[in-house]
This record gives sequence, C-alpha cells and structure tokens, in this order.
Amino acid sequence: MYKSILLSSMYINRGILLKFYSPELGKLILVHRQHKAHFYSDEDFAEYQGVESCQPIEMFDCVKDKKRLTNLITVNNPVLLTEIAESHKIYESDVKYNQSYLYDNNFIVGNWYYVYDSKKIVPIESRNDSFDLSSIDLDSVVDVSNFEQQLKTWANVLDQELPEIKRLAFDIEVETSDKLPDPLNAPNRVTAISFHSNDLKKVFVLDRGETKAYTDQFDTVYYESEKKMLEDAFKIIESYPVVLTYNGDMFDMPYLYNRALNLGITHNPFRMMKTKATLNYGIHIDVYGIFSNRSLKIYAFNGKYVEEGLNSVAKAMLGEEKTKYEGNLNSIPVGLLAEYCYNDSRLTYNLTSFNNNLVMNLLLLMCRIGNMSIDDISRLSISNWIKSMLYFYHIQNGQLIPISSDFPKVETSTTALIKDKKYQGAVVLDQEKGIHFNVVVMDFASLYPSIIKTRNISYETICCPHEECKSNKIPYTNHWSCTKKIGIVSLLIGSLKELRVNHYKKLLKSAKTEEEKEKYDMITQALKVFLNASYGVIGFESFPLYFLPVAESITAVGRDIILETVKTAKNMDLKILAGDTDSIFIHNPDKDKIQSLIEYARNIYAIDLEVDKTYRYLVLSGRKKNYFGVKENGKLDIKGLSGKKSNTPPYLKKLFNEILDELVKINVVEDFVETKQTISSKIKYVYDHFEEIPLEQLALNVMINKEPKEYKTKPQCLIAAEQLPGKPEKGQFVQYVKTWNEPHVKPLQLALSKDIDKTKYIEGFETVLEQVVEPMEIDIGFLLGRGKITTMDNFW
DNA sequence: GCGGACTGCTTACCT
DNA sequence: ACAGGTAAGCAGTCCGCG
Repeated sequence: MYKSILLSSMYINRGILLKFYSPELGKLILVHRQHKAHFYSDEDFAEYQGVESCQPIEMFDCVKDKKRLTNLITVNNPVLLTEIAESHKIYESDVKYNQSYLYDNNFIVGNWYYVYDSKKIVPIESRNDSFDLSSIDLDSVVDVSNFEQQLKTWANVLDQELPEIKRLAFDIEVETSDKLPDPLNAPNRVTAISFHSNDLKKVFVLDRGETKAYTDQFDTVYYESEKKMLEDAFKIIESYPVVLTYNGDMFDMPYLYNRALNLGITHNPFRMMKTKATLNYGIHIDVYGIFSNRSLKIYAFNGKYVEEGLNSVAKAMLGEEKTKYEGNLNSIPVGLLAEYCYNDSRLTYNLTSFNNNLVMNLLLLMCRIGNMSIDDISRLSISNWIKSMLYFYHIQNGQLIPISSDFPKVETSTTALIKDKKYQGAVVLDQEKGIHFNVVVMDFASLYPSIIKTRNISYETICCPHEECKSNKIPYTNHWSCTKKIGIVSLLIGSLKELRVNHYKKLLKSAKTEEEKEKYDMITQALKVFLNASYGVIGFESFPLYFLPVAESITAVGRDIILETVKTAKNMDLKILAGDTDSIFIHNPDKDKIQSLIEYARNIYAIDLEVDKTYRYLVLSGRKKNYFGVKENGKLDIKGLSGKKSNTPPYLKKLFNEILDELVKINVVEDFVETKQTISSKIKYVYDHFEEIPLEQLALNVMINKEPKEYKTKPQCLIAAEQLPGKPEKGQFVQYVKTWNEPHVKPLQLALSKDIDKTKYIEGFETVLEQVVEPMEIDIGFLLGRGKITTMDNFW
C-alpha cells in the first residue's frame, strides 16, 4: 500500500489509465479501469449503431429548476459522442472521456490516496474541522449552509500537502539544413540529447572524431551509433515518472518517435497522436505550454516576459540565458554543442523548480481546483479549467449539465463603447492631469467575483424562471437574479473568493515560518488565476456555458458600485483624481473619511473596499490608464506609458527610464532647475549623436497577431516580415526599423544606418517623453520662463 | 496630383 | 482562443483645390 497523489487520468485502449505518484517510490503507480462513455438525450437512441444501452433516468435541470425525465445512453466508443452531437441535441457530449471517469467516480486530481492494488484505492481524508469560518463573510449569501459546505470542501482540497515530484528534463539537437527538419519525417540525425534532474546531469553526443571536451557540469557520453544513443536515452526517459521538455509536444517527442522508427528501434517509449507525441506510461509536461498559457503568464508570472521562447522566459524568470554560440549550431565544436544542449534541459527543469517548485505546485493546485489531469492543465487554457470545475460540480450533484441553447432567450440590455463588442464593460474615470502629492488608491477586492457572490450571479440564476425573483433587478439592465437558490458560479467562485480574500490572505499575513508563507502565497496565487478569469469566460462565445446576460450583469453591477462610491466620496468632500473599473484615486484624504467610505461599501454592497497603495506623489498624464507615481516605499510605479511598452525601441526605453529616474529625484521645486538641465542635456546628446546609436537599439519588436492572410490593412511588422526569407507566421515577433524610403520599414537584419528615418524617431522620442514631462509642464514652463512646452526645441 | 482631415485597423496596454 | 476600455501609430479614403 502506497500513499500516492493522483496526477492524471488518460484514455487508453477504450479504458482509463489512472496515474498516481508515490513520493516514497519516486515512481508512478498505474491503474487500469473500465469506463463506459455516455451522454444524455430526450431522444431514444436504443437502435442507434454503437449504442449499448438507453435507459430512462430522472435528472435535475438547474435552468428550469425542476426534475426532468431523460435518457442515459452508453456507447461502445467515446468517438461516437462527437459524431452524434453533430446532428442531435444531446447532453454531456463535450465531457472528455478521461475527465468523465474522474467526475463519475469522485476522483480528484491532486488529492492523496492509499493505493492498495488496482481494485482498492482509498482517498485520504484530511479532516479540516479546525477550519475557522468566522473570518468569512456570509452576508447576502442565498444558501449559507451550502456555501459553508463548499468552503470546507475547497479548504480540504487546497490544504493538502504538496509533494516534491521526481522529474527529468530532456532536450535534443538535430542536424539542420536551412530550416528545422519536419518532426513527422525526422529525416536528419539526432546529434545530441541531454538530461537534467536532481540526480542526473548528462549529455549523449554523436562522436565526430574531434577532441573530446571535459566539464564538471555534466557527464558527456560519446556515441558512434545514433541508434544506440537513442536506445540508451529511451531507457533514461522511461525511468522517470514525469518528463519535462520545452516545446517537446511539437518537436522533441514526435521527432524521437519518428526517428526511432526510421532507425528501426523496436522499443519506442512514445505514442503518436496526429502531430504530437506523448509518453506511453510517464507523464509529459511541456514547460512551453505552461509559460505560454495566457492566464498563467499574466497572473502567476506577472507578465515578466513577452516572448515565450526558452531564452526569453528563462531570462525573465531565472535571470539566465541559453548558451551562446557563433555561426551555425551544426558546425560548433562538439563540446559546445553538448553544453548548449545540456543547458536547455537544465533551464527547462529550473523553470519548474525555482522558488521551491513554485510552478509544479501551482499546477497541482490548479489540478485540484479544476479537477483536471496535470497533463491537461499544462496544455489547455483557463476556460477549460473552469469548465471542468463547473462540470464536476454538476455531475457530483446529479444535475444535467446545461447547454447554452437551454438558457432563456434574453437580449442584451447594453451596448459596448467599442465597435464589434457585445456589451458594455467597465467605467474609466477622467484623470485630473498634473502632479498630485499624497494620493491614496482604494480598490474593491476581487470586484467581479465579489459581485458574482453577493448578487447571486450564475447562468441559471440570471433571468431565472421564478416570477417572484423578477423584482430583484440588476442595475442598468432588464435582468434579475434568483432569490431562491444559490447559483453554481456564485457558489463556487464566491467561496473561492472568500477563501482567497478572507482566509488564505490572512493566513499568509500571519504566517510564522517560511514554509507556511510559501504555501499560502502559492494558494492565493492559484486562486487569483481562477478568480480573474471567472467573469470573462462567461462572455466568451466558445465557452459551453456562455450566457451574455451574466457577463453583462457583472459589469453593470460593477459600474453601479464604482459610480455610486465616487458620488458618495465626492459628497464627503473627497477629491477623486482618477479611477478604473474597481479603483479610485483620492487626493490627500482624511483617515476617517476613508474609513467611512470602506463602511459605506461594506454596508451597501457587502464588498471589501481596501486601501491598495499610497503615492508620495502621482503624475497623471491626463490620458486614461496612463500615469506614474512614487509609492510610500520609494518604489516607482509606471502604468501604460509608451516608454514602458514592449515594442518601443530599446534605446528609447533606456532614455525614458533615465529621464524618469531624474524626475523621481525631485523633492522640492528648486530641484527642477537642475533636473531640467540634466534632462535637456540628455535629450540634446541623443539628438546630436543619433547616428551613433546601434541599429538594434532602434528596432521595434512587434508581434504578428493574426494569420497574414486575414489582415485588412497590413501593419508595419508584416510589411517588414515580408522582406525576410520564409513566410511570415502568426505569433512571430518581427524586429524592424523605420526607414525614410518606401515602404518606410525594414527588418533589422537587412537594415543599414543610412536607411534610418531620423525625423520619425525624433518624433517618437517626443511623444514618449511628452507623457512624463507634459503633466509637469507648469513647473518646468515656469522655470524656463515660458509657457507651454510643445516641442523639444522649446524644451531646450 | 497633393495634402490635411478623417475613419478604421492594429498592437500593446489597464482593470 | 476569458472580457471590455484606452492610447497611439499607421493605412487608406475622402475632399477640396480654378
């Protein structure tokens, strides 16, 4: 009997393969189970080809809020579900086969189990009787006992221990001609394969008869035969429970699979799908998938990197880069090749191990919240995680999972401010342009999840069928929300929000040991990712539980709350300088006025209004979503300014930062004279020495966001990319400079100094600097003995 | 034939 | 393949111009 954590459930041979990890063994325990694919329908499918049984069954319909009779249909092949769904209205056809097994049998990924044998698997109940409900806010909750139960359920899952998982990163190098060989044909030799784990640092390389290189970083093994090299490599890969790669889904794994076929290797640890390959038994996590996941990128990794390649991600997250080399990777010395290859494996591994295995632990927490296999969590997007979380709840509670077409046919009540958008979103307040000293920023903690909770918002509670709920109006809309039953989204997201804001954040604050701190920090981060996406997915057309009145209701309540709060603040004689969605910037407020505003939000809306940060001074440019300020701790906060944007040329970014540094030094008005001197001499220097700026410092780095064919007007990045050999591709970043001659852009690689359009660049410099200098205009203008500064010439 | 005013498209940002 | 709102730059069009 082994204490193991469930990591994955996989479809194999028309059955289920459960993968448990035992830290004690350092291995996976695999359990095969039979499972019948099934769906529900009001139609009779008894005679349908491939159907094994069709039985009447009573299910709860949460949209209509009543029981209903339907049929449970089991089939002999999961593929049939998608086939039938094309021409029939059926329920639960989009529940993935492997997920369905988990839901039906109440297995939770990331939970601990005693695995005795393939028959006897017992969940380890971690009793959480000590869970303290007193800090949780139950105001306005429709069904308190259900809500409390859900809080305990979540805490029970989230508090469980997080194990260190033994894992191996590997990476291959292959011979290349002009472009990367097709992994589906694998025509070229594999020249090196590297491994990195806690207990293994090794590279296999093909011998070229060169002098052998030695290093103490890793072991190098030279091979005469590529076949033998791969056979040995496969043994290593198969000996680890979890295998990591960087983009191995699309390259390393299918390449090795097909290369093994080409070389006549009989024992292949991989299995091919359409274009990807997967491991037969181990768990493969593609680290690229984790770092290119939009939600994780923004909310867990705070947008620290823009490009998603190994080099860029490792640089941002670890402060390390790939090994550098000159010329072609095929022709570098074999020792350097080994080092390069090894370093990729090492970086890939370290991306999962930094901060005490932060990334692995986050993945496990996501598995627990979404009840989804770790290999799916690391590959699928947030909408799939949330879908899984909701589906699990429905199935656990004997509810038929609703489909969008069952929701009431309700028109949207609002119109978006932006063309082509479906409904109105948040409000952004006008800014009071200028420098402001002592500014307090207050914000509503998790505004949208709070609204979902307090207003009982869910796809089955907005415009519910009860006559008596219709008076429970949502502001700015014709919608109402249910007063009789708690909504599923409201219950699940509401309880997660309470746990984050009123439980784990408090535990984090009071944590005594470093371990506790890390644990609670991780849990709050994981919750943040789910909470932040919870509103958006419901307004996303492809989400199976898409229902616009819900998304629209959430933003409508949000507008109501912030606008009423601003009104109240103004009545208290507070000066509001700016605000966006859930925040208000207040100029030099009294402590007790802040307190009464907090109480107002609490009493009227049952929502937490908090002091988020205080600025010693704040410089508002007058443009919305665009400002900088110095916080109490002396730290500089920059939002939206062009100088910060990822596509501005590096040289301009540097200049922008230098000037900002100068501005930040200002303490008293007299300092302006000197600061102005320094700044203008900096700018003048740039103007006079413009020709000396290296080209790459002037390059813009812009992503091609769409399929090149789909553009209505070609953006400059595409025009530049078209000048390069090879087809421009969606998702590709293009570095280009602005030129004075047609077509006014050139890719960096082809550009020469004489092409550069100096005027354009100086213009660009001006707009970027304007955003920081202009709000301070009065003071600088005053010191200059002039009025408005409009151009740099004036400024000098 | 040309340039300014305007609209719409595109990217990167904010919440 | 979560949402809408905003700034900025560019592509393209319209309009007036004896």
